[in-house]
Amino acid sequence: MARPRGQARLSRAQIFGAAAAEFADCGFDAAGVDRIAARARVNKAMIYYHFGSKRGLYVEVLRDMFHAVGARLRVVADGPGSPREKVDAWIAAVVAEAAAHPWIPPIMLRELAAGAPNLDKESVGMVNAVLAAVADIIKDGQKAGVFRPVDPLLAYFTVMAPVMFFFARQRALERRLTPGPGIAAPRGQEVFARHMQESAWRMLRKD
Amino acid sequence: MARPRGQARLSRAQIFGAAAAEFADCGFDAAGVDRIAARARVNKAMIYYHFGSKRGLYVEVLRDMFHAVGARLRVVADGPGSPREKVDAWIAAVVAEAAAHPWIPPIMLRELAAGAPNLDKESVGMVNAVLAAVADIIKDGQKAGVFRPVDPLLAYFTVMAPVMFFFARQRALERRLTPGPGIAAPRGQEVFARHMQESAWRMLRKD
DNA sequence: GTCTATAAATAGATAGAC
DNA sequence: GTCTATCTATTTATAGAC
Repeated sequence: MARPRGQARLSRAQIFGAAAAEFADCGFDAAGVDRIAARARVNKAMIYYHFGSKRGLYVEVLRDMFHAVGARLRVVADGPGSPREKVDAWIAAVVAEAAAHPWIPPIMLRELAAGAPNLDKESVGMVNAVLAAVADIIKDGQKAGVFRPVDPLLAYFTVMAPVMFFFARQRALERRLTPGPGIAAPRGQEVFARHMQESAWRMLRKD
Repeated sequence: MARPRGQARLSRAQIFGAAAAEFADCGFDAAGVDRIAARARVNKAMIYYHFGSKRGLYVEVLRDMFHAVGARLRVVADGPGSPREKVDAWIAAVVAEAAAHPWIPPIMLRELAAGAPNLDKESVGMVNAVLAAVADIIKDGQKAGVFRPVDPLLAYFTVMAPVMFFFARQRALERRLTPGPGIAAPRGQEVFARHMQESAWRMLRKD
């Protein structure tokens, strides 16, 4: 794609950020181009000028999301470290990505719920890259004799899903929904990350 | 609520089923009352006659969903069995519920993504009942000295989230999204259920 | 209880001035 | 690149005949 400069670049970035927030809050169908324009403090026509359509804008947000996660996990999979260290790094990477880009968990949950009707071919490739990186981490541990036989896709779900749930709920808590009596709220993402690292290790290790 | 008979009861049931499917496919905001009426093969005005509004219809679907899960888990929590058996029964119950009511996973994912803006007070109570049942199962195992100290809410997420992911993806697969090369698709919900039972046991047990 | 017809608001998208 | 004005389609919801 062309590399815009100056004002154009600023407008694009503003629109992208506003769109990510709106899509996270409402989902693709219910998101409003008018509201995205208002959030970005930009004229609505600018969205069509820069991105062509509502769907074009959404596809850009999806690609950015999968690319960010996939690139980070590829580094972990190809890097050094024991199986346990790689699992810890895998979870730390996903948690850090979700914390840094708060629109990711809601959008992933909604895409999954809808059956991913908006994924173009390039995005599907990026999703598969994420899966492949996780599969590599698990196969490494299995070859090293440290991990038991576990379906990589099931292991991926077992880790990814709670992370998305946790951060989506964090977001929701800032609006409503109070925990019931006797149920303590988690004390933050560090505690959660350690819980997931320990759980994943226990799921994968032999014995 | 009043207990309708004959044709009225039939219409209500048809609308309820059609609404559950439409809300699962599109989410609340994007769901169409016209489409619900078409799916139910019922005149659109009947929806307003029976349920008052689109939101009224949605709230009924939510209540039915949380009530079904909550009641089932309460039976497990109060019933007999070792800690391990109760964990297995907990997961079997959630899996069975998701399989029997395929609209539940998409709707839960979307509600979480949206921050549950449609939950009325009664539904919030039902959600807390689900959490409380799971917390009871875990506390039982801890009192028996079999489970290590784990935050019940985190444990709940760690189990519930993958189940919702798995069934939402099953639904999505029936439309598009093929797995990447070298990544085997899970062989069915029985395999998945056993994987989750083993993972939950490993997460909770002492040692 | 069930239908038709329609009101009233809002959506995505575009044309054209500047 | 940015703006105003507007077109067209669709939305939730209701009024009123039967």
